[in-house]
Amino acid sequence: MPELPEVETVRAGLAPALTNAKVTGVDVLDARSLKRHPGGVEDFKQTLIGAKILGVVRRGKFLWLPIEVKGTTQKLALVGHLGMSGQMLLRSPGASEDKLTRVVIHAKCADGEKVEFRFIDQRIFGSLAIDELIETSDGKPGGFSAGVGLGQYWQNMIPRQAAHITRDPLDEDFDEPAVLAKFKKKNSGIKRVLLDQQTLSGIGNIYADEALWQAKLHYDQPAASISKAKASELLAAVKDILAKAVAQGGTSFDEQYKNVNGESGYFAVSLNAYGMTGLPCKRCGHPIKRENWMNRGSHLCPKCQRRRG
DNA sequence: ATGGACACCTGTGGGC
DNA sequence: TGCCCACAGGTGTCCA
Repeated sequence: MPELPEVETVRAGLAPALTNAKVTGVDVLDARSLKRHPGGVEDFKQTLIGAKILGVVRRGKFLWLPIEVKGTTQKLALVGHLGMSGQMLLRSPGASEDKLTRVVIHAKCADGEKVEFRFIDQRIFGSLAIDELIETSDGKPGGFSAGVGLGQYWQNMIPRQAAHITRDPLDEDFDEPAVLAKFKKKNSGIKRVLLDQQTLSGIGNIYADEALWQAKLHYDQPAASISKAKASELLAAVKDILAKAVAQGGTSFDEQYKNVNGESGYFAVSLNAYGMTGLPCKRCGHPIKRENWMNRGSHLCPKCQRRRG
């Protein structure tokens, strides 16, 4: 479910409470949520209990919390991905339980308050894991942390399991010319390219459909066939939409996406294509259509977004 | 390289 | 009420 704006909303919510917090306990209610942690449940618990959380960083849809673990020289992070249905909630100890909670991390905040970090995940496509941090290939910051961690050893590092993810369009070091050059080399349809986290990251099905609507491009238009000017327009639309969605706290349709306090985001009211099947296009009035595409759905205005060439 | 199918999962809503 | 099917904000792998 969650794409960059939703993950960023979660990151921004976790950071004030968890930066410099200490882990006091871990409950693993469903081991399947640790499938990307190679060491198994006991190793996960033992490593985490007593660890100090140093910050909260995001690249694309990946989140990680660098941790300081006594008795090891390894540089580690707690890595989280929300998959299709993950949530990270901050609750007071003893607050009523949240359905589908898979993992609970008990922590003591820097100010002495106690907090429960609850990982909720209906479909269990998301995961938590402890992973090693490695240097970024370009020597630049691994991801976005809103200035927390500047000058610390982990600033220019990234978890091994997220290292293949390229920078997202809201990253200070996003390399737009490089992304445009990649477009020129790809004969795949542009939507497939937008969703490829190794070309640019953070975009999922909602924001891909929205950006393509904004730029009046058909999802199957070969990326290489798009003019540089049009491709730049598309990237500008991507950035604009992602930034606006972050400002609105992301997109919520139902119970599947909530911020750390369990509240919905408000970008859904700004959607022009995604989920608008049958409603008139806000530009030309033609009904928005949903088409089956890659085992999921694509929403577009068949009149404004014609495939060309 | 590229496109397609499918695996990983559970829950909800619509149609009958 | 119940049953069955379609569908859901993601990622990764395998195969033609």
